[in-house]
Amino acid sequence: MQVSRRTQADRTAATRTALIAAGRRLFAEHGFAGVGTETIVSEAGVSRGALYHQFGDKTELFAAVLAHVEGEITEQLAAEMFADADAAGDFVSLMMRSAEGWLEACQRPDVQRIVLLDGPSVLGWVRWRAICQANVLGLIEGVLAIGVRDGVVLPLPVRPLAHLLLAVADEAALYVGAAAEPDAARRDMVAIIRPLIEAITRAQAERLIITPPEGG
Amino acid sequence: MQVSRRTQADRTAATRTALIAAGRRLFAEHGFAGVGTETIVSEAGVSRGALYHQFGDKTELFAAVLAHVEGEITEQLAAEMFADADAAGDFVSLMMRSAEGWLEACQRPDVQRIVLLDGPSVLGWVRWRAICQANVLGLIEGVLAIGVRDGVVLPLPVRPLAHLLLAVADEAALYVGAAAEPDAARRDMVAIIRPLIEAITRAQAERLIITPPEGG
DNA sequence: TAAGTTTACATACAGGTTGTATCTATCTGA
DNA sequence: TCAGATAGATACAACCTGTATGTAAACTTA
Repeated sequence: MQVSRRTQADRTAATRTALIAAGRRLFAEHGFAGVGTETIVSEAGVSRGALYHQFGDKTELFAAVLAHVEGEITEQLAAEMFADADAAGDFVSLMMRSAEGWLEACQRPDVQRIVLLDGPSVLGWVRWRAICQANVLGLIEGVLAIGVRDGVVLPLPVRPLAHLLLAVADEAALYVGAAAEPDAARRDMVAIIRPLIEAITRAQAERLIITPPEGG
Repeated sequence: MQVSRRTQADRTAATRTALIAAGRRLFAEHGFAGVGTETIVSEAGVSRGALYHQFGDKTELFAAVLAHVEGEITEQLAAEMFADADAAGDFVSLMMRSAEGWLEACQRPDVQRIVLLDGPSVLGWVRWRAICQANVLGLIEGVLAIGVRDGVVLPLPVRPLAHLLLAVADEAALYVGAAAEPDAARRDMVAIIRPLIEAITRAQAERLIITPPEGG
């Protein structure tokens, strides 16, 4: 057996990693349509041939970049969400924490541009949401499913519900990102998101039932 | 004074109208990036020179198309909303009617592709929402402002609130549009949107206060 | 280990696209 | 009627994507 300096898998991994990193930086800065493949491979230190060998075309590279970014955030978000104690206990807090985590993650320009702006247009809504489904959308749906099972959440179809909640968080992120006063915009958004989340839980109704308001 | 066959304003109007109509059809079918200016001007029956003279570049034509589509829907939506009687009376019904109207309008492929998918990517979020603000987003914000003034809606900042509600409707429209069973998906979405709208009104809380639940 | 096969990568090319520059035609106002 | 302004047409240059072809490296099998 002869000594190989680099295995094929290593070469592939190195090339893909470099291209995804370069694509992430450049797609984030100039948008998908605003950067050419020559620029990407140049920054990645490979040739255009390598890109087309590994990804087939520019769109597939973009999809890989998007999946990478989504995966990164989802991992981090899941860690934050389940860091301290009981999830099912305070459902609203859990959801608010995840919403605020997503909001914060989406302040990074690369996330906004790649995930929220170009994603749907470049990949089409179906494929875009499929990648989300495998990541943050799936995370939300899972939490909601548990909530419904435990009776904490109203018995609504969880997948559509997850879509709408994530859409709310996405818009909030873009709104805050474009706001002249991000901190104020963020507070406004959080103040609105809370009642929306409470609306799909039974906590509020129960609280009102258990504690009849003034002089009931 | 000599007899002019066509005035300059007429020529301009005819060219712009033809280009917007062709752009609308082609952008809807192939997406902004999927159609060349040559195809557009060919379908419009003008030359590329006319396009660049009237709109400056391809992006500006797209912006004009988007504004046109938005305006059309908004007009129609406003007519539907305020067709029968008192708006402030049943706020939730009004909002639900507008949401369902938007949902239906967004089932047309040109609306989905141009307004919801390509809009943000091509024009950027700020400009995209600015066009929405002059149309459907403004309509919603206006209704919400009246609701807050009259005490029907919780005292939340209306602009961010309008953004989040429209984002919900947008996602619902895309979800329904991509669903294998659109009717079922639509029912699911409507079933979720209702409690979300009720959440920002005082109707539910008041109802619970006024009518204590079973054996309170 | 040596030959053959597959995989990874590099280069050159063809087709198509955008935006501009230049030129012509039409309209407007004096 | 005529000069200026506006609308539109054509030609061109730069660019970009995807493919086809060629080369080097790694893997397989005998």
